[in-house]
Amino acid sequence: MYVTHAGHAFDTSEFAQWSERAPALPETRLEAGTHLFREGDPVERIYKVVTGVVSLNRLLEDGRRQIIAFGLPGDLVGFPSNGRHHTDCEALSLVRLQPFRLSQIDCRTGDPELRGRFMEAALREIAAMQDHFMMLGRKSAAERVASFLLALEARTGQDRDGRRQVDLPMSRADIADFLGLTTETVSRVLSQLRKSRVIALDGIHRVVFLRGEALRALATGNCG
Amino acid sequence: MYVTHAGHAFDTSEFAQWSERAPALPETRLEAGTHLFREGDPVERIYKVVTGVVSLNRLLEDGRRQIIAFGLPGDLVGFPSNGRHHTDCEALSLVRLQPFRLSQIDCRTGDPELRGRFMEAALREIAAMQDHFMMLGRKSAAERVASFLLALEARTGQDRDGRRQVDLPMSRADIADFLGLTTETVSRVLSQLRKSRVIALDGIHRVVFLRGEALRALATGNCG
DNA sequence: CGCCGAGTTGACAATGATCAAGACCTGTGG
DNA sequence: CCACAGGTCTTGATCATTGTCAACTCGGCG
Repeated sequence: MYVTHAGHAFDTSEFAQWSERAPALPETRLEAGTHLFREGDPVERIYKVVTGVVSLNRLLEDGRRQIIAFGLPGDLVGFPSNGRHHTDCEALSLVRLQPFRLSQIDCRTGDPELRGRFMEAALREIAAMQDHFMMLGRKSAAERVASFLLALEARTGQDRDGRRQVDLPMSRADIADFLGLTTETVSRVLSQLRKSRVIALDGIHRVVFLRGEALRALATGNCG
Repeated sequence: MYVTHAGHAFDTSEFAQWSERAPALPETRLEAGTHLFREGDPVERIYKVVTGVVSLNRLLEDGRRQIIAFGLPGDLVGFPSNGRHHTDCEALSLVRLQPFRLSQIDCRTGDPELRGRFMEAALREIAAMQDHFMMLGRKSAAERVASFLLALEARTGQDRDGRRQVDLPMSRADIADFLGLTTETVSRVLSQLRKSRVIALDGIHRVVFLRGEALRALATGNCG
């Protein structure tokens, strides 16, 4: 998942059929905190997230971390480049994954339908990343957090008591490393949103949307 | 071009053969300042930059701009997503481009060799963008500018008088919008690098590398 | 009940943005 | 060829946002 511009969100349902066409590989399960692959590993499988959440990370030598993307159910992770993984992939919760053999999507040998879907997924990935650049390069802390909450809501939001709400399966540090901020700043923005009654926090890992339109205004800079 | 981590730079020479295999479409020429396509346009062609430089831009309603990437000779621009362009593409100089029909790379109908190369190009694009995230999210202004100069040098650097040098075909504002900074900050960092004899400026659009290792240290944060 | 890590909050510092002025190119027309 | 005009670039002063450091709270778990 990236923070994509409204209107560019893409339906991910088409991945649903993937498993029907492929000679099924057994589902992979991963405990929270364990790694699916690491930067530099040769790519043997790519994975569709079925349930749970993973993060794609890159590290600098001095410890600075950037989370490239969160892998939510429906997302494809493990795009190879020159046959290698280019990020670490870590489970943030118990995760179920549907693996695919690289040969199934190979440009020459693979199933034409499957590799068509793979190509489309790669192109959608590029478009989503392009949106995300705008956020990292040009948006304020408040805009980033608001945009993030809305992006998560669009993907995994639920209705409860007539209100939209969303689970934050990741830590504040993960959110910060995804948005290019610090945990303190993320925490402060969330507190401020809570104090101004835009959201409510139902425990640490659940956000209830009280005034979605205010959040949308904040996310796009039309706040004041 | 993105600011990619050293060791993840990819050879772009394989695009060189593209034009040999395809029933050639006539080369496209573009004046500096003109647009090749705009966000939302239906994608009819994708282009390989032959000479010159283009920028891929996204705009926010309030005028904030992010340059997603620079298209240097050898780069492919115009990756479609849902059949649409997802960025504006603007020529920064006189540009020559080799167009390809979408049908040539289509997953079903296209030339297998060509679509294989296209797939690889898309996957390399993803990997390069992942590197770039680290820069926008986690690097300081000086680190960004240093990394940018090195990335450009790796792609278009030349030797002269026993020194590496590189042309900056874009304005300071373009560099700023690419790195997520302001023109003032870019200018200040360049001035500081000049004062500390790490680089020399030969006119506004040419940088001479005096101490490449110092630049490399700066770019990776191993400076002090 | 108490411990420990995660999260929050506050005070302060620093990086980079903003605002403003001046220098420097570049192209144009005399 | 020179003078001028307009934009781009640089530099300085100041300000704002966000990072840093530290203390404290909360919540889950033994």
